[in-house]
Amino acid sequence: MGRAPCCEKSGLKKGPWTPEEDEKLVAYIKEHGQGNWRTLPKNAGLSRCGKSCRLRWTNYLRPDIKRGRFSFEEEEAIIQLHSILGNKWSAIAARLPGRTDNEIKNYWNTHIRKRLLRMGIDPVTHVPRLDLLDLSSLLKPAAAYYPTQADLDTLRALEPLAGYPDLLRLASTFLPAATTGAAAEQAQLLLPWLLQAQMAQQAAATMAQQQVTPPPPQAAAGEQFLQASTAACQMPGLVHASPTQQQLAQHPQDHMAATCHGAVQPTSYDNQLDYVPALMQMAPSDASNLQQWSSTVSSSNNNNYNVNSGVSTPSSSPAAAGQMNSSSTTTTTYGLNARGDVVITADDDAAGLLNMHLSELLDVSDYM
DNA sequence: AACGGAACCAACCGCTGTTCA
DNA sequence: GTGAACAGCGGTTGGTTCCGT
Repeated sequence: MGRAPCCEKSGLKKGPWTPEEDEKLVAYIKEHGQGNWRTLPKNAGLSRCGKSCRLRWTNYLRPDIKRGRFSFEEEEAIIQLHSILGNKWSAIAARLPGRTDNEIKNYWNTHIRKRLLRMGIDPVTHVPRLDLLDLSSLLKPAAAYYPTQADLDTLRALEPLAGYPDLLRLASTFLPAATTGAAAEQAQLLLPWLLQAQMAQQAAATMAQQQVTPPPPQAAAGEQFLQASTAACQMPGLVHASPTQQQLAQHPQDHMAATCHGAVQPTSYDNQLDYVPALMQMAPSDASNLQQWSSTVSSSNNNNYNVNSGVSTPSSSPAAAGQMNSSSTTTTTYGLNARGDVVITADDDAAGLLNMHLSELLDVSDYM
């Protein structure tokens, strides 16, 4: 025998709450405290379902709710926490005093998500995506209005990549930080390398298909996320503890969110150029630790390549999980070894064919 | 001023894990 | 042990407001 029904399903009021109803609910909870939502509506004289009362209280009437516009620090924390936790709105809300999960969810969907898309950043994976972004926005903002000859050269150099969306994404992780001086020159050097890598990967994928080998076992998406997050957090030079993060770090369960700050998000998002990938923020002295980082390029059967940069990917995101698990033919890792060399590794039967050390082409330390 | 589309957000829906009779 | 209700959560809806034409 189970419990008695909580309430009659019919005859209960739905829709927006009136001030009178709010008053009744607040008065009752002030006197009796919250809890036992089943009997609360009847005792408080409300023609509402207990669930509706609970939602109204927790999302709107609770005295500790902070209303009004989100501050910059709150917005920053939301983006960062979302990059770690995914759509775990309650978990995010627990780290933002006075904000409800519903409010954060609404704010994400109506403000932050759209802005990230405008910036060319996938709001699910937090990875820069050039298919969401105009090529011209890779350049520094002023270039969009007054392009220099170098800017135009960069655009021309990018043109051959137009048919390779994932290489464009990879390029986007390098180019924004390399707008001046030697770094810009090195970025130009990167472009032919990207094309070379693309062709080599296609050749390896073709060979792998001809050998008709089963796809390599894939780690669970959550496991991959934890590994990626851990690796990101272990990278020196990535810790960027703003006051918000220091507050978060007071709670052990927030350790990852706090220490990963620099690896995941910079402090400002008004400009996509501020969204510098973790790699760009590293000091040259950290090069010895680079073996812990890699960018993964996974190829699917239809040759639609996916690039995950060094930023962490939420495990709870179905899209992200799908992206990880959809790889079937060849998984190629774009990484950096202990010397700071760019290394491409295909972890299937063709792996041996595709280990390229690129220190001759590109001095990666200039980007760190 | 009127209209239509976009943006916003409170509230609901449906699912899942937990609690309890 | 069982099953129904509870509590909590994320996704979605629909009413309202804003804004451009």
